[in-house]
Amino acid sequence: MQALANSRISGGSRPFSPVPHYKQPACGYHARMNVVIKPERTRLSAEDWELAALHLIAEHGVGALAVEALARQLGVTKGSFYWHFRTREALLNAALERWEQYGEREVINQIEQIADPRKRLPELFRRVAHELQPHRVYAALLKALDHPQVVPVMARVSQRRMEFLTTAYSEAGLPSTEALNRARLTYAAYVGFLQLNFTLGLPRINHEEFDAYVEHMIATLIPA
Amino acid sequence: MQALANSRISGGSRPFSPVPHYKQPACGYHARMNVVIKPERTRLSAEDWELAALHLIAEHGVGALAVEALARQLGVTKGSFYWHFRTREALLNAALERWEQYGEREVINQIEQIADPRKRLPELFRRVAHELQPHRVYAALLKALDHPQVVPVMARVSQRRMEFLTTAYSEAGLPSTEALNRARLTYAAYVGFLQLNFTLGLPRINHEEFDAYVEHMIATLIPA
DNA sequence: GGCTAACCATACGGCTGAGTATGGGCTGAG
DNA sequence: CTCAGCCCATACTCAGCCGTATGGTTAGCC
Repeated sequence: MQALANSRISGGSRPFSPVPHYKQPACGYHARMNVVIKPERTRLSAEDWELAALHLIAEHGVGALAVEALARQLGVTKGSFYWHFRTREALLNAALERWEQYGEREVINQIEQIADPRKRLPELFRRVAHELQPHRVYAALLKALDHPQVVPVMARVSQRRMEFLTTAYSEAGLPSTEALNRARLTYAAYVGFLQLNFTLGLPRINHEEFDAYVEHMIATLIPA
Repeated sequence: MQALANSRISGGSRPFSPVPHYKQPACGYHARMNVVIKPERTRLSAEDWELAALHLIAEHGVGALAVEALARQLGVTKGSFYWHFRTREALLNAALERWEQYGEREVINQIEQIADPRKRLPELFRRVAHELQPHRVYAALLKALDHPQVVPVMARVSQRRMEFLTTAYSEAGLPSTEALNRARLTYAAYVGFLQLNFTLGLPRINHEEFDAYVEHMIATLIPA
Protein backbone atom coordinates (compact mmCIF):
# COMPACT_ATOMS: atom_id res chain seq x y z
CA MET A 1 0.00 0.00 0.00
CA GLN A 2 3.01 2.17 0.22
CA ALA A 3 3.85 1.40 -3.36
CA LEU A 4 1.73 4.11 -4.83
CA ALA A 5 2.61 5.82 -8.01
CA ASN A 6 5.89 7.04 -6.67
CA SER A 7 6.86 9.45 -9.33
CA ARG A 8 10.55 8.78 -9.53
CA ILE A 9 10.13 10.32 -12.88
CA SER A 10 11.20 7.14 -14.58
CA GLY A 11 7.58 6.19 -14.34
CA GLY A 12 6.22 8.29 -17.12
CA SER A 13 6.65 10.98 -19.66
CA ARG A 14 5.64 14.52 -19.17
CA PRO A 15 2.00 15.04 -18.35
CA PHE A 16 0.69 16.76 -21.42
CA SER A 17 3.67 16.91 -23.64
CA PRO A 18 2.78 16.69 -27.31
CA VAL A 19 6.01 14.81 -27.93
CA PRO A 20 5.87 11.81 -25.65
CA HIS A 21 9.19 10.85 -24.16
CA TYR A 22 10.02 7.23 -23.81
CA LYS A 23 10.55 6.07 -20.32
CA GLN A 24 13.71 4.31 -19.41
CA PRO A 25 13.96 1.62 -16.76
CA ALA A 26 15.95 3.40 -14.11
CA CYS A 27 17.19 0.23 -12.54
CA GLY A 28 20.25 0.37 -10.39
CA TYR A 29 21.75 3.77 -10.27
CA HIS A 30 24.69 4.39 -8.06
CA ALA A 31 24.03 6.58 -5.09
CA ARG A 32 26.62 8.78 -3.55
CA MET A 33 25.93 10.76 -0.44
CA ASN A 34 27.85 13.80 -1.46
CA VAL A 35 25.90 16.92 -0.79
CA VAL A 36 26.37 19.56 -3.40
CA ILE A 37 25.69 23.07 -2.31
CA LYS A 38 27.27 25.35 -4.82
CA PRO A 39 25.63 25.88 -8.14
CA GLU A 40 27.88 24.07 -10.52
CA ARG A 41 26.88 24.49 -14.07
CA THR A 42 26.34 20.81 -14.72
CA ARG A 43 23.10 19.09 -15.41
CA LEU A 44 21.13 17.74 -12.55
CA SER A 45 19.56 14.41 -11.80
CA ALA A 46 16.68 13.47 -9.55
CA GLU A 47 19.21 12.40 -6.98
CA ASP A 48 20.74 15.85 -6.92
CA TRP A 49 17.36 17.33 -6.16
CA GLU A 50 16.73 14.86 -3.37
CA LEU A 51 20.07 15.49 -1.74
CA ALA A 52 19.65 19.22 -2.03
CA ALA A 53 16.20 18.85 -0.52
CA LEU A 54 17.60 16.96 2.45
CA HIS A 55 20.27 19.57 2.87
CA LEU A 56 17.71 22.33 2.84
CA ILE A 57 15.47 20.45 5.24
CA ALA A 58 18.34 20.00 7.65
CA GLU A 59 19.03 23.70 7.62
CA HIS A 60 15.68 25.38 7.38
CA GLY A 61 13.10 22.72 8.04
CA VAL A 62 10.53 20.99 5.91
CA GLY A 63 8.41 24.10 5.66
CA ALA A 64 11.16 25.82 3.69
CA LEU A 65 11.13 23.16 1.02
CA ALA A 66 9.86 25.16 -1.93
CA VAL A 67 10.69 24.24 -5.47
CA GLU A 68 11.53 27.73 -6.62
CA ALA A 69 13.81 28.32 -3.67
CA LEU A 70 15.51 24.99 -4.28
CA ALA A 71 15.92 25.77 -7.94
CA ARG A 72 17.48 29.12 -7.09
CA GLN A 73 19.85 27.40 -4.72
CA LEU A 74 20.81 24.88 -7.38
CA GLY A 75 21.29 27.55 -9.99
CA VAL A 76 18.42 26.44 -12.23
CA THR A 77 14.73 27.16 -12.54
CA LYS A 78 11.50 25.34 -11.93
CA GLY A 79 11.55 23.97 -15.40
CA SER A 80 14.27 21.58 -14.38
CA PHE A 81 12.44 20.44 -11.31
CA TYR A 82 9.20 19.55 -13.03
CA TRP A 83 11.04 17.42 -15.45
CA HIS A 84 12.38 15.21 -12.66
CA PHE A 85 9.40 15.20 -10.34
CA ARG A 86 5.72 15.33 -10.91
CA THR A 87 5.02 17.44 -7.86
CA ARG A 88 6.52 18.92 -4.76
CA GLU A 89 5.20 16.12 -2.60
CA ALA A 90 6.95 13.61 -4.83
CA LEU A 91 10.26 15.27 -4.07
CA LEU A 92 9.55 15.22 -0.35
CA ASN A 93 8.63 11.56 -0.43
CA ALA A 94 11.67 10.66 -2.46
CA ALA A 95 13.97 12.60 -0.17
CA LEU A 96 12.46 11.07 2.93
CA GLU A 97 12.71 7.61 1.47
CA ARG A 98 16.35 8.16 0.61
CA TRP A 99 17.03 9.38 4.11
CA GLU A 100 15.25 6.42 5.61
CA GLN A 101 17.20 3.98 3.49
CA TYR A 102 20.68 5.28 4.07
CA GLY A 103 19.90 6.28 7.60
CA GLU A 104 20.60 3.57 10.04
CA ARG A 105 22.17 0.70 8.24
CA GLU A 106 25.65 1.80 9.20
CA VAL A 107 25.35 2.40 12.92
CA ILE A 108 23.04 -0.47 13.69
CA ASN A 109 25.01 -2.98 11.68
CA GLN A 110 28.27 -1.95 13.25
CA ILE A 111 26.84 -2.21 16.72
CA GLU A 112 25.36 -5.61 16.06
CA GLN A 113 28.79 -6.99 15.28
CA ILE A 114 30.08 -6.33 18.76
CA ALA A 115 30.37 -9.69 20.43
CA ASP A 116 29.73 -8.86 24.07
CA PRO A 117 26.11 -7.70 24.42
CA ARG A 118 27.00 -5.62 27.45
CA LYS A 119 29.47 -3.58 25.49
CA ARG A 120 27.00 -2.73 22.77
CA LEU A 121 24.95 -0.10 24.53
CA PRO A 122 27.83 2.05 25.78
CA GLU A 123 29.39 1.89 22.36
CA LEU A 124 26.07 2.83 20.77
CA PHE A 125 25.69 5.81 23.06
CA ARG A 126 29.17 7.12 22.40
CA ARG A 127 28.95 6.57 18.70
CA VAL A 128 25.61 8.27 18.30
CA ALA A 129 26.76 11.10 20.52
CA HIS A 130 29.73 11.87 18.33
CA GLU A 131 27.85 11.67 15.11
CA LEU A 132 25.46 14.49 15.61
CA GLN A 133 25.82 15.73 12.09
CA PRO A 134 23.62 13.12 10.39
CA HIS A 135 21.01 13.75 13.05
CA ARG A 136 20.25 17.21 11.83
CA VAL A 137 17.74 15.86 9.37
CA TYR A 138 16.14 13.85 12.14
CA ALA A 139 15.90 16.94 14.31
CA ALA A 140 14.36 18.87 11.44
CA LEU A 141 11.83 16.12 10.83
CA LEU A 142 10.87 16.14 14.48
CA LYS A 143 9.82 19.73 13.98
CA ALA A 144 7.76 18.77 10.97
CA LEU A 145 5.53 16.16 12.52
CA ASP A 146 2.48 18.20 11.65
CA HIS A 147 3.08 17.41 8.02
CA PRO A 148 1.33 14.14 7.24
CA GLN A 149 4.03 12.95 4.88
CA VAL A 150 6.75 12.72 7.48
CA VAL A 151 4.69 10.99 10.15
CA PRO A 152 4.82 7.46 8.70
CA VAL A 153 8.53 7.76 7.98
CA MET A 154 9.31 8.87 11.48
CA ALA A 155 7.02 6.23 12.89
CA ARG A 156 8.86 3.49 11.02
CA VAL A 157 12.29 4.78 11.94
CA SER A 158 11.41 5.26 15.58
CA GLN A 159 9.78 1.86 15.77
CA ARG A 160 12.85 0.20 14.34
CA ARG A 161 15.21 2.00 16.68
CA MET A 162 13.01 1.26 19.65
CA GLU A 163 13.04 -2.42 18.86
CA PHE A 164 16.79 -2.35 18.49
CA LEU A 165 17.16 -0.67 21.85
CA THR A 166 14.74 -3.07 23.51
CA THR A 167 16.59 -6.17 22.42
CA ALA A 168 19.88 -4.54 23.33
CA TYR A 169 18.65 -3.93 26.85
CA SER A 170 17.26 -7.43 26.96
CA GLU A 171 20.57 -8.89 25.97
CA ALA A 172 22.23 -6.72 28.56
CA GLY A 173 20.31 -8.51 31.25
CA LEU A 174 17.09 -6.64 31.82
CA PRO A 175 13.78 -8.50 32.02
CA SER A 176 11.53 -7.90 29.08
CA THR A 177 9.10 -5.33 30.40
CA GLU A 178 11.89 -3.43 32.05
CA ALA A 179 13.91 -3.54 28.86
CA LEU A 180 11.01 -2.05 26.96
CA ASN A 181 10.55 0.76 29.42
CA ARG A 182 14.25 1.47 29.52
CA ALA A 183 14.29 1.61 25.75
CA ARG A 184 11.41 4.07 25.81
CA LEU A 185 13.25 6.21 28.31
CA THR A 186 16.48 6.09 26.37
CA TYR A 187 14.94 6.92 23.06
CA ALA A 188 12.88 9.72 24.56
CA ALA A 189 16.03 11.16 26.07
CA TYR A 190 17.70 10.98 22.69
CA VAL A 191 14.88 12.72 20.90
CA GLY A 192 14.51 15.32 23.60
CA PHE A 193 18.19 16.06 23.55
CA LEU A 194 18.07 16.71 19.86
CA GLN A 195 15.21 19.11 20.34
CA LEU A 196 16.75 20.98 23.21
CA ASN A 197 20.24 21.31 21.86
CA PHE A 198 19.88 21.48 18.15
CA THR A 199 16.88 23.58 17.45
CA LEU A 200 16.46 25.25 20.75
CA GLY A 201 19.94 26.49 21.54
CA LEU A 202 19.91 26.08 25.25
CA PRO A 203 23.08 27.08 27.15
CA ARG A 204 24.98 25.64 24.23
CA ILE A 205 26.76 22.81 25.91
CA ASN A 206 30.45 22.58 25.02
CA HIS A 207 32.50 19.54 24.20
CA GLU A 208 33.94 18.25 27.45
CA GLU A 209 30.71 19.04 29.22
CA PHE A 210 28.89 17.08 26.56
CA ASP A 211 31.19 14.12 26.99
CA ALA A 212 30.53 14.20 30.70
CA TYR A 213 26.82 14.23 29.97
CA VAL A 214 27.12 11.19 27.75
CA GLU A 215 29.01 9.30 30.42
CA HIS A 216 26.36 10.29 32.89
CA MET A 217 23.72 8.89 30.59
CA ILE A 218 25.64 5.66 30.28
CA ALA A 219 26.04 5.35 34.02
CA THR A 220 22.40 6.12 34.66
CA LEU A 221 20.60 4.25 31.92
CA ILE A 222 22.73 1.19 31.30
CA PRO A 223 22.59 -1.54 33.93
CA ALA A 224 25.90 -2.53 35.43
CA MET B 1 -11.32 12.68 20.65
CA GLN B 2 -9.91 14.34 23.69
CA ALA B 3 -10.54 13.92 27.38
CA LEU B 4 -8.09 11.14 27.83
CA ALA B 5 -6.53 11.87 31.15
CA ASN B 6 -8.24 14.54 33.12
CA SER B 7 -6.38 17.03 35.17
CA ARG B 8 -7.37 16.46 38.72
CA ILE B 9 -5.94 19.65 40.08
CA SER B 10 -7.28 22.57 38.13
CA GLY B 11 -8.49 24.15 41.33
CA GLY B 12 -7.32 27.72 41.31
CA SER B 13 -7.06 30.02 38.38
CA ARG B 14 -8.36 28.48 35.24
CA PRO B 15 -5.99 27.47 32.52
CA PHE B 16 -7.02 28.66 29.13
CA SER B 17 -10.46 27.45 28.34
CA PRO B 18 -11.57 26.42 24.90
CA VAL B 19 -13.28 28.60 22.40
CA PRO B 20 -15.72 30.96 24.08
CA HIS B 21 -18.77 30.76 21.89
CA TYR B 22 -19.80 29.70 18.50
CA LYS B 23 -22.08 31.30 16.05
CA GLN B 24 -24.00 29.41 13.50
CA PRO B 25 -22.94 30.33 10.01
CA ALA B 26 -25.79 31.79 8.04
CA CYS B 27 -26.23 28.71 5.94
CA GLY B 28 -29.79 27.65 5.60
CA TYR B 29 -31.18 27.25 9.07
CA HIS B 30 -34.92 27.44 9.46
CA ALA B 31 -36.12 29.43 12.41
CA ARG B 32 -38.96 27.42 13.78
CA MET B 33 -41.01 27.02 16.82
CA ASN B 34 -39.70 27.99 20.15
CA VAL B 35 -36.53 29.52 21.38
CA VAL B 36 -33.66 28.22 19.41
CA ILE B 37 -30.09 28.87 20.39
CA LYS B 38 -29.68 32.49 19.66
CA PRO B 39 -26.71 33.41 17.55
CA GLU B 40 -25.58 35.16 20.71
CA ARG B 41 -23.90 38.02 19.07
CA THR B 42 -21.40 38.61 21.83
CA ARG B 43 -18.48 40.74 20.86
CA LEU B 44 -14.99 39.50 21.13
CA SER B 45 -11.96 40.83 22.95
CA ALA B 46 -8.29 40.41 22.26
CA GLU B 47 -8.18 37.79 24.99
CA ASP B 48 -10.75 35.69 23.18
CA TRP B 49 -8.57 35.69 20.10
CA GLU B 50 -5.51 34.71 22.08
CA LEU B 51 -7.28 31.83 23.79
CA ALA B 52 -8.73 30.61 20.53
CA ALA B 53 -5.28 30.83 19.00
CA LEU B 54 -3.82 28.67 21.76
CA HIS B 55 -6.62 26.21 21.34
CA LEU B 56 -6.00 26.00 17.63
CA ILE B 57 -2.25 25.67 18.13
CA ALA B 58 -2.77 22.81 20.55
CA GLU B 59 -4.86 20.97 18.02
CA HIS B 60 -3.33 21.72 14.65
CA GLY B 61 0.01 23.32 15.31
CA VAL B 62 1.40 26.77 14.85
CA GLY B 63 1.43 26.44 11.11
CA ALA B 64 -2.35 26.26 11.09
CA LEU B 65 -2.67 29.60 12.80
CA ALA B 66 -4.29 31.63 10.04
CA VAL B 67 -6.42 34.64 10.76
CA GLU B 68 -9.20 33.74 8.36
CA ALA B 69 -9.44 30.23 9.71
CA LEU B 70 -9.53 31.54 13.25
CA ALA B 71 -12.17 34.06 12.32
CA ARG B 72 -14.30 31.35 10.75
CA GLN B 73 -13.94 29.29 13.87
CA LEU B 74 -15.00 32.21 16.02
CA GLY B 75 -17.91 33.04 13.79
CA VAL B 76 -16.61 36.40 12.64
CA THR B 77 -14.47 37.71 9.82
CA LYS B 78 -11.04 39.18 9.36
CA GLY B 79 -12.39 42.63 9.98
CA SER B 80 -12.76 41.79 13.62
CA PHE B 81 -9.24 40.46 13.91
CA TYR B 82 -7.50 43.44 12.46
CA TRP B 83 -9.25 45.68 14.89
CA HIS B 84 -7.71 43.83 17.85
CA PHE B 85 -4.28 43.02 16.42
CA ARG B 86 -2.05 44.81 14.05
CA THR B 87 -0.74 41.66 12.40
CA ARG B 88 -0.72 37.92 12.59
CA GLU B 89 2.62 37.85 14.36
CA ALA B 90 1.21 40.10 17.05
CA LEU B 91 -1.44 37.51 17.81
CA LEU B 92 1.13 34.75 17.98
CA ASN B 93 3.32 36.72 20.34
CA ALA B 94 0.40 37.64 22.54
CA ALA B 95 -0.80 34.06 22.68
CA LEU B 96 2.66 32.73 23.47
CA GLU B 97 3.15 35.30 26.19
CA ARG B 98 -0.15 34.40 27.72
CA TRP B 99 0.76 30.74 27.66
CA GLU B 100 4.10 31.45 29.23
CA GLN B 101 2.51 33.43 32.02
CA TYR B 102 -0.21 31.00 33.02
CA GLY B 103 1.99 28.05 32.34
CA GLU B 104 3.91 26.70 35.26
CA ARG B 105 3.01 28.63 38.35
CA GLU B 106 0.65 25.96 39.59
CA VAL B 107 2.71 22.81 39.40
CA ILE B 108 6.00 24.30 40.47
CA ASN B 109 4.53 26.16 43.41
CA GLN B 110 2.72 23.12 44.66
CA ILE B 111 5.80 20.98 44.42
CA GLU B 112 7.90 23.51 46.26
CA GLN B 113 5.61 23.28 49.24
CA ILE B 114 6.44 19.65 49.84
CA ALA B 115 8.58 19.55 52.94
CA ASP B 116 10.79 16.55 52.30
CA PRO B 117 13.06 17.28 49.32
CA ARG B 118 13.31 13.59 48.50
CA LYS B 119 9.59 13.33 48.04
CA ARG B 120 9.40 16.23 45.62
CA LEU B 121 10.76 14.57 42.52
CA PRO B 122 8.56 11.45 42.57
CA GLU B 123 5.55 13.62 43.19
CA LEU B 124 6.57 15.92 40.35
CA PHE B 125 6.93 13.00 37.99
CA ARG B 126 3.56 11.53 38.84
CA ARG B 127 1.79 14.85 38.74
CA VAL B 128 3.21 15.88 35.41
CA ALA B 129 2.48 12.44 34.03
CA HIS B 130 -1.18 12.66 34.87
CA GLU B 131 -1.61 16.13 33.53
CA LEU B 132 -0.82 15.53 29.94
CA GLN B 133 -3.65 17.72 28.78
CA PRO B 134 -2.02 21.10 29.39
CA HIS B 135 1.11 19.85 27.68
CA ARG B 136 -0.49 19.76 24.31
CA VAL B 137 0.48 23.33 23.62
CA TYR B 138 4.01 22.54 24.66
CA ALA B 139 4.11 19.59 22.31
CA ALA B 140 2.76 21.72 19.51
CA LEU B 141 5.38 24.37 20.14
CA LEU B 142 8.10 21.77 20.04
CA LYS B 143 7.05 21.08 16.50
CA ALA B 144 7.23 24.76 15.67
CA LEU B 145 10.78 25.47 16.67
CA ASP B 146 11.60 26.49 13.14
CA HIS B 147 9.50 29.56 13.63
CA PRO B 148 11.70 32.26 15.14
CA GLN B 149 8.94 33.63 17.33
CA VAL B 150 8.55 30.53 19.47
CA VAL B 151 12.25 29.90 20.04
CA PRO B 152 12.83 32.53 22.75
CA VAL B 153 9.66 31.54 24.56
CA MET B 154 10.59 27.89 24.61
CA ALA B 155 14.13 28.77 25.59
CA ARG B 156 12.92 30.71 28.60
CA VAL B 157 10.45 28.05 29.68
CA SER B 158 12.93 25.23 29.28
CA GLN B 159 15.62 27.15 31.07
CA ARG B 160 13.32 27.76 34.01
CA ARG B 161 12.22 24.16 34.23
CA MET B 162 15.78 22.94 33.92
CA GLU B 163 16.85 25.09 36.83
CA PHE B 164 13.99 23.82 38.89
CA LEU B 165 14.94 20.24 38.14
CA THR B 166 18.59 20.89 38.89
CA THR B 167 17.95 22.29 42.33
CA ALA B 168 15.49 19.50 43.01
CA TYR B 169 18.13 16.91 42.23
CA SER B 170 20.64 18.85 44.28
CA GLU B 171 18.34 18.87 47.25
CA ALA B 172 17.75 15.19 46.75
CA GLY B 173 21.40 14.55 47.42
CA LEU B 174 23.22 14.66 44.09
CA PRO B 175 26.43 16.64 43.73
CA SER B 176 26.06 19.73 41.60
CA THR B 177 27.48 18.60 38.26
CA GLU B 178 25.66 15.31 38.53
CA ALA B 179 22.46 17.09 39.41
CA LEU B 180 22.78 19.23 36.32
CA ASN B 181 23.35 16.26 34.05
CA ARG B 182 20.50 14.35 35.62
CA ALA B 183 18.25 17.32 35.10
CA ARG B 184 19.28 17.46 31.47
CA LEU B 185 18.54 13.79 31.08
CA THR B 186 15.19 14.05 32.80
CA TYR B 187 14.03 17.03 30.86
CA ALA B 188 15.17 15.54 27.59
CA ALA B 189 13.22 12.40 28.42
CA TYR B 190 10.17 14.51 29.11
CA VAL B 191 10.42 16.42 25.88
CA GLY B 192 11.14 13.31 23.88
CA PHE B 193 8.21 11.51 25.38
CA LEU B 194 5.90 14.30 24.35
CA GLN B 195 7.20 14.11 20.82
CA LEU B 196 6.99 10.36 20.51
CA ASN B 197 3.61 9.84 22.09
CA PHE B 198 1.66 12.95 21.33
CA THR B 199 2.50 13.87 17.83
CA LEU B 200 3.99 10.69 16.59
CA GLY B 201 1.51 8.08 17.70
CA LEU B 202 3.85 5.23 18.43
CA PRO B 203 2.36 1.95 19.71
CA ARG B 204 -0.14 4.06 21.60
CA ILE B 205 0.74 3.19 25.14
CA ASN B 206 -2.27 2.50 27.35
CA HIS B 207 -2.94 3.58 30.89
CA GLU B 208 -1.56 0.89 33.13
CA GLU B 209 1.41 0.46 30.87
CA PHE B 210 1.98 4.17 31.07
CA ASP B 211 1.85 4.10 34.84
CA ALA B 212 4.42 1.33 34.83
CA TYR B 213 6.60 3.45 32.59
CA VAL B 214 6.37 6.38 34.98
CA GLU B 215 7.35 4.21 37.89
CA HIS B 216 10.25 2.90 35.87
CA MET B 217 11.37 6.46 35.21
CA ILE B 218 11.18 7.24 38.90
CA ALA B 219 13.18 4.18 39.81
CA THR B 220 15.80 4.86 37.18
CA LEU B 221 16.26 8.61 37.33
CA ILE B 222 15.68 9.48 40.96
CA PRO B 223 18.45 8.53 43.40
CA ALA B 224 17.41 6.35 46.25
C1' DG C 1 27.10 15.85 -39.14
C1' DG C 2 22.47 14.76 -37.67
C1' DC C 3 18.98 12.84 -34.82
C1' DT C 4 16.91 11.97 -30.39
C1' DA C 5 16.23 12.08 -25.72
C1' DA C 6 17.44 14.38 -21.66
C1' DC C 7 17.57 18.72 -19.51
C1' DC C 8 16.44 23.65 -18.76
C1' DA C 9 14.27 28.66 -19.41
C1' DT C 10 10.42 31.56 -19.83
C1' DA C 11 5.95 32.88 -19.39
C1' DC C 12 1.53 32.28 -17.76
C1' DG C 13 -2.71 30.71 -14.83
C1' DG C 14 -4.65 29.97 -10.54
C1' DC C 15 -4.99 29.58 -5.70
C1' DT C 16 -4.19 30.96 -1.00
C1' DG C 17 -3.69 33.90 2.70
C1' DA C 18 -2.02 38.46 4.69
C1' DG C 19 -3.14 43.09 5.01
C1' DT C 20 -6.06 47.54 3.76
C1' DA C 21 -10.03 50.61 3.07
C1' DT C 22 -14.32 51.80 4.26
C1' DG C 23 -18.78 51.84 5.79
C1' DG C 24 -22.34 50.04 8.76
C1' DG C 25 -24.21 48.26 13.24
C1' DC C 26 -24.26 47.83 18.27
C1' DT C 27 -23.97 49.75 23.02
C1' DG C 28 -23.68 52.60 26.85
C1' DA C 29 -23.08 57.19 28.85
C1' DG C 30 -25.28 61.60 28.92
C1' DC D 1 -32.97 60.07 22.24
C1' DT D 2 -28.44 60.56 20.62
C1' DC D 3 -23.88 60.62 19.80
C1' DA D 4 -19.32 58.78 20.23
C1' DG D 5 -16.54 54.95 20.26
C1' DC D 6 -15.95 50.22 19.89
C1' DC D 7 -16.70 46.17 17.03
C1' DC D 8 -17.43 43.82 12.76
C1' DA D 9 -18.57 42.89 7.46
C1' DT D 10 -17.50 43.46 2.74
C1' DA D 11 -14.68 44.08 -0.85
C1' DC D 12 -10.84 44.71 -2.47
C1' DT D 13 -5.10 44.60 -3.39
C1' DC D 14 -0.85 42.22 -3.39
C1' DA D 15 2.69 38.82 -2.89
C1' DG D 16 4.22 34.06 -2.88
C1' DC D 17 4.14 29.68 -4.62
C1' DC D 18 2.47 25.48 -7.13
C1' DG D 19 1.72 23.67 -11.39
C1' DT D 20 1.30 23.96 -16.79
C1' DA D 21 2.61 24.85 -21.47
C1' DT D 22 6.00 25.28 -24.74
C1' DG D 23 10.12 26.34 -26.92
C1' DG D 24 15.23 26.26 -26.52
C1' DT D 25 19.81 23.97 -25.45
C1' DT D 26 23.13 20.29 -24.48
C1' DA D 27 24.90 15.33 -24.49
C1' DG D 28 25.37 10.91 -26.57
C1' DC D 29 25.03 7.72 -30.43
C1' DC D 30 24.79 6.36 -35.48
